[in-house]
Amino acid sequence: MPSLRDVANKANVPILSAYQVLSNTAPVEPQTRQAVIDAAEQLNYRLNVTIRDVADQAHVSIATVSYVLNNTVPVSAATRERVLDAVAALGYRPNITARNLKASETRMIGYAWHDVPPGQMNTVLDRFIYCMALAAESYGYHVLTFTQPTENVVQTYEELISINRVDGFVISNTGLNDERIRRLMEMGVPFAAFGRANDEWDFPYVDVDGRQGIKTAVEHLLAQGHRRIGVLAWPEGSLSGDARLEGYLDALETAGIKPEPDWIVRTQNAVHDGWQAAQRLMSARKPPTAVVCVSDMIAIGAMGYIESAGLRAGVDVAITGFDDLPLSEHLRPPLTSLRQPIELLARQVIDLLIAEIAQRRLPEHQILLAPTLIVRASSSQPLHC
Amino acid sequence: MPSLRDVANKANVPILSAYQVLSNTAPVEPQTRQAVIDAAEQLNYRLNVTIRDVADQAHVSIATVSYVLNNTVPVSAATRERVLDAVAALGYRPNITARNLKASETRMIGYAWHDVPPGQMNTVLDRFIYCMALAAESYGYHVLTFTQPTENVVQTYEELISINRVDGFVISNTGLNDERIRRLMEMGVPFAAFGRANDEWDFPYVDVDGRQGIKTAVEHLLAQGHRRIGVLAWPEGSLSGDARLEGYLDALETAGIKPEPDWIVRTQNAVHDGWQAAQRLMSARKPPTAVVCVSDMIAIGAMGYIESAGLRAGVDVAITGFDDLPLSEHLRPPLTSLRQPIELLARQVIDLLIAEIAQRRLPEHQILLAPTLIVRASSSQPLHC
DNA sequence: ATGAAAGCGCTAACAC
DNA sequence: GTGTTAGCGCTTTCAT
Repeated sequence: MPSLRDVANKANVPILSAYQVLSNTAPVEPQTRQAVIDAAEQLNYRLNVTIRDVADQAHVSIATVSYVLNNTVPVSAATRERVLDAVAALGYRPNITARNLKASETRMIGYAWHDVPPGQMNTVLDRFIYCMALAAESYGYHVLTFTQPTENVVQTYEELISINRVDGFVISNTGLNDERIRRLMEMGVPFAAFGRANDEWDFPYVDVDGRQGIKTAVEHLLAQGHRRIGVLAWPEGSLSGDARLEGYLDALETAGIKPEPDWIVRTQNAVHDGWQAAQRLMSARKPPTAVVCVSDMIAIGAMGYIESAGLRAGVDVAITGFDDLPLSEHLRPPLTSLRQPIELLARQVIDLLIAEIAQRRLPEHQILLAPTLIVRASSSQPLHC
Repeated sequence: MPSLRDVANKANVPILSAYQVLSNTAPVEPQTRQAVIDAAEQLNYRLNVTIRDVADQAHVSIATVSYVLNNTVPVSAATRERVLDAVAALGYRPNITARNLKASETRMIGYAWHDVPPGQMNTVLDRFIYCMALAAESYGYHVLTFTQPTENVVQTYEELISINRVDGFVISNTGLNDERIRRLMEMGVPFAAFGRANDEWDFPYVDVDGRQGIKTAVEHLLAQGHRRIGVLAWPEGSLSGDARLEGYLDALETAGIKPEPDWIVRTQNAVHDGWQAAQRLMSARKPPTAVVCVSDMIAIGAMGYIESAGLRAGVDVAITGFDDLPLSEHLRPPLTSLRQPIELLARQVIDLLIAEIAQRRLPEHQILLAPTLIVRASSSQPLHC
């Protein structure tokens, strides 16, 4: 493979001129220009400045260029300047692939992009990825998003590691005995999770304190005078779902209230599920005056049912959600919800992962962040009797 | 850096045994096991099977291993089998970084993850990325998602190319004279766009035919007997927005209807914008009986206003959206909308890009796909007078 | 049919 | 302080 110098030699012009012609960064005399273009043509050269070109241009060895760029060995001021000038003049950027091969790293973080089930939305994860990419970039890493099939999940992770595509993973949508976590721990592959798993496993994670969040929501409702408070929860068995339900039970117990069995209704996460669940809930023996929902999607459905039943959401029945979807504040009535500190979560999960990759686990590697209760009209009116 | 063979030699065991101990893939006698672990410890070796290990195990040269794996040179059946056995036994996967360095490619596709403005959602792009990653993987490529700052946009793209992080880009959210497109064309960097730009530029893109889509929606409303049809459109100057508005004008003109000036209201894309825009629209001199919206978000807001004004969406006023958000079918009434063929768009944009990277532009490199009208209760009732 | 060896672009030990 | 050189793990001529 020819280098810039070869082209310059063939055209019998300075390296710099060759670069300027090929990169179109500065005007060059037509004659020189043509010579360079011809030479490049004949050599089949496509502009690609390497450390060798910089060394030639600065009249130093490639090692010296490396020293200057990485600040790894003292270099005399004069040489340093010549090198930096050459770097600037040639627009040189070190080839990451070569650097990575040398260092046996990739500076890539894998993140599995789940197939979004129809009927659900991913607004939270959306923003999470953006913030994660931002945080990663501040460390010189990039995020590789790959697709995770429904079966043979771990195999995809193993593959990505064994071909050296990534240095580690961020995983989300964790389950209690998440096989990915088990396997990655076993293989010693660096990772950090958004979400908890089996309590007996020691691995780095960040998570939203759903229990605390729902507890706060219930306390808010109690403060409005509500005593009959129902909950629309997810089916048993999901970590975050169970934690949220615990928050509900916790708050009521603290308040000395024993919830009726039919105040707790389990449901899926789509809007129409929330609708039906609310219908069941409101036909309880002692219908609740307030409904805590484990997601905004469910809350939207519940509000729909409430209104359709001739009741006024926010007046006759208070409602709260979880996630604070962008549209939630624009609903009628605007929905009280719990906002997750996504930016912070993303930042922290990357911090944890970078530490793992560097083989120095942070002392605080299990981070729980409380969501913020955003009170809106769907719940802010004191209970009227 | 020590190799697996070094460890095996030091422990005085076969290479295979060393691998089995280190990878934990098969039980090994305790004594051997300990010897290997000690050797690895002393050499500070972390399991990493290379082509050299496979060659040693199969008693061939590394070249032969490469021949077999890439099917690039005929190899005798016996040798071939020995190599494949060794590959299987050692769980060997070629190191992508090395392969890429050699080939001067990265097999990475860059995709800029836009900062999602608060109050907006990205459900369409969500699924787009997923499908894009899937298509890319089928070609042996991966998607690198990076963040695109609001200023110095092109610089981010230039950087990624010049450090050899990616082989090309998929760009979305294109503008009329999109600077990224201009610059990438100028630099000869492979890319494909989701969205059109300046008609005078010749570059590969896929796009949704928004004009055709809205036209279909209007024709549907006309078929229900509507004659006073309003439109909630985006502010002037966005390519897709203008195309959608054209579809509206087009359909009405074809039907011989001249729209009143106050039937056309411009608005942003959040739910509450739609609400306010609908308010303005319905206070037109001759209020429309049907409203075409350029997005579901706007349509949701519009439905909210309609209902709050004591009218029944789908009965007194027909509404259609665009995007077919997952929640749209669960609204009351379920929202008629235009569904974009996201899977297909993603697949095609990757096809286009892969061709660009291979330097062979496809003959059909400007692809327009029509969205599908999903008719639901928000518009399916014939106009009553 | 197989192997030796050059080299992709870089870093870092080792010489001087 | 600077240059020479040996790899990182792979593909691919070019011999044999």
